[in-house]
Amino acid sequence: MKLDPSSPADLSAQIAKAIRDAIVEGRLIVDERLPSEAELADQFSVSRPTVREALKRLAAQSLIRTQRGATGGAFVNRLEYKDAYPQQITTSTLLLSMNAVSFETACEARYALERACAPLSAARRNPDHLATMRAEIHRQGQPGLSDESFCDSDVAFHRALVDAAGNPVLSYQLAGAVEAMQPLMNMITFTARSRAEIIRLHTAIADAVEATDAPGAEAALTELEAYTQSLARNVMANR
Amino acid sequence: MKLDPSSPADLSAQIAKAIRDAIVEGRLIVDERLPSEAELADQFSVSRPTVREALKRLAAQSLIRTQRGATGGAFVNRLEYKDAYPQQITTSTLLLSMNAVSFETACEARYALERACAPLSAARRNPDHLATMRAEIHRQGQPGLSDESFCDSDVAFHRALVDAAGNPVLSYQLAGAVEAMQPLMNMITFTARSRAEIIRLHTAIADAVEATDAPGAEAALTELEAYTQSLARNVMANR
DNA sequence: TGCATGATTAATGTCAGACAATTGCCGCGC
DNA sequence: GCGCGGCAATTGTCTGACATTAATCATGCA
Repeated sequence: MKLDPSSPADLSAQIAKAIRDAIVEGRLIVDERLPSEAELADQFSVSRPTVREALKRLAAQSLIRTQRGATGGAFVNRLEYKDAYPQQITTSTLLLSMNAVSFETACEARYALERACAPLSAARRNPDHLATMRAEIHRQGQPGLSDESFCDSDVAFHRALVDAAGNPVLSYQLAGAVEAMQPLMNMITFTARSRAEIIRLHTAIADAVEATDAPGAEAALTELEAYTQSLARNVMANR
Repeated sequence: MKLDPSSPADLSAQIAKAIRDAIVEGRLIVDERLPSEAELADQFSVSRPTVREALKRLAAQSLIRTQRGATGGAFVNRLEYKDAYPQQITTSTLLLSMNAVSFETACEARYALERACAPLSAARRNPDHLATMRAEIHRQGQPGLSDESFCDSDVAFHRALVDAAGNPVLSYQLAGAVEAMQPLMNMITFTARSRAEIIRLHTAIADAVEATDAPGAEAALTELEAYTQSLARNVMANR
């Protein structure tokens, strides 16, 4: 692993890239221990703080973990879904909020992805998923529920739907889309009178999934998307 | 923004989290300049190297950018798709390679997502997208094409299909799925005799999209998925 | 002998201070 | 009025030191 002295990039960025490439290409394997900070500093001919900045960059991406103590050091981290989720959600949230992505575009993407899961969910859903979906629908129908809790429940319902597909890759991808849209969704669900209709459509989705009726689930999702989009248009128009 | 002295986490991680939260919650807006490293060190009552480690963490996520010089400093970065793509691809690649995600699971997720784009692509494709798809199909048919180039062309074809949906959020999500699967796909496309069939199915997809035939495009994608899965099973069986 | 306990050691975490490099700005001189 | 050089602010890097953590090993006592 070498650095390019003529590169305009920071040394710490170059070092981070070198190590990251080694991980991605498999030259460093999971749980392997990197050389100590002092040794890395020697190898790259830089000071220890520079090496540390590089390691922090990698830690921010969950590519390594560090451990103090005698047998400590930096280890190549097994990147798991639970580590990648928060990153994915933060990134998706900022992409939406900073790039003036219209509600329409975000909503369209979200429901397109969710419809992609529906046939798999209908085929593979197990009692746990169905129970979660029914429980969230019931929660959504309770009178005193705050708007915030309603939104949380909405997210939980859709996550259960996605998880029912039994494909962790899909769950990971959808988590970003669904959770990142939450702030945007809040905006429109404050029109509380929409709850009954949303609950009706959630019930239709759950019924279809329970009946392993893939087209029915897709149709209900399409209807929910159309309803959501119409609500959003109303909110926009009333400004 | 305060720190928790009793927290077991590193100071630099806590500082990074505090600033990251401020950005996500909108308390720091795009292009706003953060205080200088010395000022941040004062505010958080830590040393400058510690502040720098925190800033590097944020820089690794493209949340801030830094500039040297008199009017320099750290600025809240507008997170754009082009910055988020590489992260997304690296993360997806490692998630697949480190978690023993089966080819079947990854392939299923990928084609489910791609089918989600198909109706939109069929509705909105413009001549540029069609031209790109046709050009890549033509390239795939050339006799001397290396396996690597064939795979590149394959990715380009599918990206054009996804981009034709005209939804940047979908394009972003799919980029990770498609590009991360590339190494896995390579494994099976080395059975070169599969090219004719793949080209046939690509042509079917392009025809359907050109004819704004959404069900046709979905059907062709389903067929392509089935064919890909069968190839993978053969490769596995021959070991 | 066996076990608890403290010393050792190796590593990361944090600090202080310094210097180098970069870049915008201001004032000076022409 | 304009160019140019110095100034100041800021990040980038280095050095050296000390604090903290945790495994290991030696020691001493039961």
